[in-house]
Amino acid sequence: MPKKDGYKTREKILQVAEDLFSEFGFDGTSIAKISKAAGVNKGLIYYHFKDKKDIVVSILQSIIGEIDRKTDFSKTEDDQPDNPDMLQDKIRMEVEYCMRRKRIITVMLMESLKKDEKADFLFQCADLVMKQEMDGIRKKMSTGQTTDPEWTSRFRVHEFFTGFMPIISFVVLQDKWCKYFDCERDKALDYFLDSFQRTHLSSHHGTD
Amino acid sequence: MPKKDGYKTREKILQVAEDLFSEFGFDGTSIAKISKAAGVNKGLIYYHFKDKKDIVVSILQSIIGEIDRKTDFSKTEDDQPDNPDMLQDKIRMEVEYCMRRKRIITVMLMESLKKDEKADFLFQCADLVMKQEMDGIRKKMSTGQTTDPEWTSRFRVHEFFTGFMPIISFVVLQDKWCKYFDCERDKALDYFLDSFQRTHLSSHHGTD
Amino acid sequence: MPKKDGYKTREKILQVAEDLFSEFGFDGTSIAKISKAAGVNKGLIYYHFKDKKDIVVSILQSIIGEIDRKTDFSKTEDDQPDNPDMLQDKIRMEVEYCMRRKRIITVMLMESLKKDEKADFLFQCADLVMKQEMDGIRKKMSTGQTTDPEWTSRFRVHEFFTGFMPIISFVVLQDKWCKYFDCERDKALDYFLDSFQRTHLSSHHGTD
Amino acid sequence: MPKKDGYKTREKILQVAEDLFSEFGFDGTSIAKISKAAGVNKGLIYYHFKDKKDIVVSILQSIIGEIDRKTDFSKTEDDQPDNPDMLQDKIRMEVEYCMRRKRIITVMLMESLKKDEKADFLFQCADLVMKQEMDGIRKKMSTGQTTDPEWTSRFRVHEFFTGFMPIISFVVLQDKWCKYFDCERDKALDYFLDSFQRTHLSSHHGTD
DNA sequence: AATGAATGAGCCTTCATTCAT
DNA sequence: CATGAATGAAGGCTCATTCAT
Repeated sequence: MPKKDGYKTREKILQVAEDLFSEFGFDGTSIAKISKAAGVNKGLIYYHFKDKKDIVVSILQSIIGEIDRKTDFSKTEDDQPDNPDMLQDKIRMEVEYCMRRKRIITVMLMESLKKDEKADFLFQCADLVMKQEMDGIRKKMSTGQTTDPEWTSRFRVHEFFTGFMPIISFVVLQDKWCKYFDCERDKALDYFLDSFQRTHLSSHHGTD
Repeated sequence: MPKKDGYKTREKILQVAEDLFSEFGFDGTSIAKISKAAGVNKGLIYYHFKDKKDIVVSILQSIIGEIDRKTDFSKTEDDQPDNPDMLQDKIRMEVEYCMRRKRIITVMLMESLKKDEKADFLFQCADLVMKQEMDGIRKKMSTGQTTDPEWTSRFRVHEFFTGFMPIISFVVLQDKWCKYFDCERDKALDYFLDSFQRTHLSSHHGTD
Repeated sequence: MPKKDGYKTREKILQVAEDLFSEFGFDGTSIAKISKAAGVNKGLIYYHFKDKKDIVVSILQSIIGEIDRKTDFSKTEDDQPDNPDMLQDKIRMEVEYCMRRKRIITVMLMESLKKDEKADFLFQCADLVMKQEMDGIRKKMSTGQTTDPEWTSRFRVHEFFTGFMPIISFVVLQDKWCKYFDCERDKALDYFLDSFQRTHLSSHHGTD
Repeated sequence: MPKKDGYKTREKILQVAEDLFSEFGFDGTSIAKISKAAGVNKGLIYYHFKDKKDIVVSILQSIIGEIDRKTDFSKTEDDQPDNPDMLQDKIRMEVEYCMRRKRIITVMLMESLKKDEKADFLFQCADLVMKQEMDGIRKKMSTGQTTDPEWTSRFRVHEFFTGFMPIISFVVLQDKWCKYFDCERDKALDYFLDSFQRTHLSSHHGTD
């Protein structure tokens, strides 16, 4: 199938690479595997990407960009949910978004665990999300407290490890969890949202 | 090089492999690297282990055994903490234990993210811990509720995703987190324990 | 990128290729490297040249042509130097010419060392030069000696290995020589010309 | 053919690599070619050598060592030839030695032409030979002249470009030369030795 | 219990070359 | 003339694994 679009080829490669990386990890996925799955010539991959790492970086940058656009957009609106019901709806939507981007998030988490990785995409991602959260809070509180570096640091730890990571973990492990503990996917989601509500979200009322 | 006793060699290999796996991942760590770092002959590794996977399984099984012994021991005691202070102390000790076993936990999490892994050590591990928790609760509540499969399922989701995973995440990512967000290790730990108290632990009061 | 005239493109490619071949050798220089350095599209190179070998052949043929024209020209004149001073001046000019064409000569020598090369440009080149020399001698000697095949053979060996090759070697290795033995370029040239005078040139007096 | 000597394997690899490098050049010789010609597994080459360059360096170092031993040995003796006949015999022997090591010398010359090469084996080699020559001269002259840096520099240029290089060139190009100019090998050698005598060697009488 | 040598498959990457546009 | 996309072979090198000693 010669002389195709070029842009489409690149997209196809990224798409199957995302799949394979999330299944087998970066090191566990060979260029040969990718080229075969994408139905393109192995050498062609090096026409579109500098090297193997360039592929994973392209993938991860794309979600950074996506989140950046999403959070930027929200900032302009004033739709910070006030009551618990709206908050829970918002969380459900965010979890659902993450589930749609599950594969890429898996890659992101996998890579963030390695020591030598320069690309801290997981943290970059979380940083964007947390900045948006902080903006929302600042609008409501209007005290100087939110500019205190210690408060910021404390807030970040709180959001990341008891908010962000539980969601990431759930999205990434849900399938395997349900298989291992013999639980239906939908129920697991409901239970998780309920737990998240009772833990992370309820803690926000104290913070606000 | 002289005829040492094989037990020490085996231990040395496991210890070195744990380090390397946690740094570079399973696929990113070669037998040659391990043999060099352990100062033993490459062929000798195959005397002590069936294959490469056998090494990582041995490593992960060792922590399963360790946790099994720990939780078994606790079961005999009746030291389930009743008041918040005792509970927080208990958590701090558990986090500190996890930090000591950080490297092996990293390996465990890394491997659990892959799709094709048969050995779900992360879940096995969590299962042991959660069983102990459930035993403690059953002793106090003595209602039939705790044998209800739905309650069990709900409890598991709650414990795993809002209790177990935040701790695992913190332990595994702390160093990189502190570097990225420019935060001192000790402070991050204090903030985390505080957040964990206000989220997961406080939710238990409702459950009890 | 706009429609330039193809002649300039061709020249640019040859010029850049000459540089790269002389630095990294034929095998060490890729078409991609050449196209990048020349600022032209990789495919375009195949519009101007049949294949990679065609490039090097074009380069080497150009110097053959150049020397052919030079020696042809000299033949018409009767300026064969008679006295040592004029001879040395002539040699200095020839060495200086070779130094200007240093890069292409390097390529020529490199390729001539390989066994499988069909195109022996080095010998073609030497042949042209030696023919001119022989013509000059024949004019002066006017004996039948110079048509004797053994005399010709002996003459060729003499000219090539103690005349031609020292000059080629000097031109091609001068830079690296000066670096390794910590010697100034100008002095090295003077010493070489002096040596050449005392060896190869002085031998001619006996021959004449 | 498993479980051989190890040392013998290494030697076999070096030997066929020397052949192939001298025929096709370093870049023109693939590891696959070497492994096939040596009858050993491709991967095994990397057990014995760090990388491809390590092979060529090993080859070239071996001749450096050889020459070092040869020249060291001669130093102790006082066999510097005094009369022309002895001198010519000595040269003939040296040329014959070079012809036996022709292949390795071809590799050496090929590599010395590249720009980026760190390994100046050709110069190292020449340096050893020239030091011996200088020692011989010093013994005879016993004047301070030989310690003058300019004299040394001049001597080096002379020896290298009108003595060393003609021999190297002859040895390396003899076969191709004879083919191109239709000349018998033996005659070419005789002619060359005669020319060398009349050029480089006769110049030494003036120097002494 | 331990070693060094050997294997073959597979790795990432680059190559010269082609061709539709 | 000129380009970008595509191909298939080959490049150097590392891998997990085996086995005679």
